[in-house]
Amino acid sequence: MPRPPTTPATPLPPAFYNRPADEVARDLLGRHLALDSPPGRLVLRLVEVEAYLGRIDRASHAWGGRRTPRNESLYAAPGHAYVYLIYGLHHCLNVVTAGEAGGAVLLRAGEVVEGGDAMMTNRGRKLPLRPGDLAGGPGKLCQALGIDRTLDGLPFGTSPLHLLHGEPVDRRHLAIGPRIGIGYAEDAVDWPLRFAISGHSEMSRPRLERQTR
DNA sequence: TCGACGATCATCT
DNA sequence: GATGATCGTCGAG
Repeated sequence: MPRPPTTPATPLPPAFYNRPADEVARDLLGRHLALDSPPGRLVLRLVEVEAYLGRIDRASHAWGGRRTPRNESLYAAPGHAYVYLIYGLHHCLNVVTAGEAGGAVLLRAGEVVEGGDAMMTNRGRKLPLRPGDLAGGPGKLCQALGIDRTLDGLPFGTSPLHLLHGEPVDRRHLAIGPRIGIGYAEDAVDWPLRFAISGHSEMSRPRLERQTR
């Protein structure tokens, strides 16, 4: 049977998630994150992500094999969502991957593809928005899409959540650096597991630029 | 049962 | 660039 044509709106196949977190993270840039919500489909193009390597990674919620009711979804099959609350205020959305147990990719920032008005309403902001105000940060991204713990543990593709092919990023535009807000993570502090589209205006701070090599 | 802390954000200077 | 907000979660006792 012929394969369906691959368009930006084609779902990513299960095998996409069945790889180590750093590999999936890099490959997620430029892909489309979609949520089917009452006002319609909301779509963001991912411009910044971070990989968390599970039990071997001090910055990961699964470090040392930690397993609690809160992070149970980290141990779900690759391709499931892990949503948690940070600082008692903000939600963060992760995609579970393969590799070390508890490996996942944090979705940090995206640019609007579809549903910008609804996202602005979700964010409670009025025009004009400055670059990065709508979904330039993991908490903002979740607020724009209306994501909370009710989506924790759901599989991408067969729930309201979808990851689509989008427009993969040329390696020349790939920026790599250390992750944000994990100063406590000792040996893992400097691991280059933050990936972004070089110079993109929706990137969260501090900005990350392409390595010159 | 309680204390400490955090994969952040908005606001102010 | 600095700081306060704000509360779920976890580990210690």
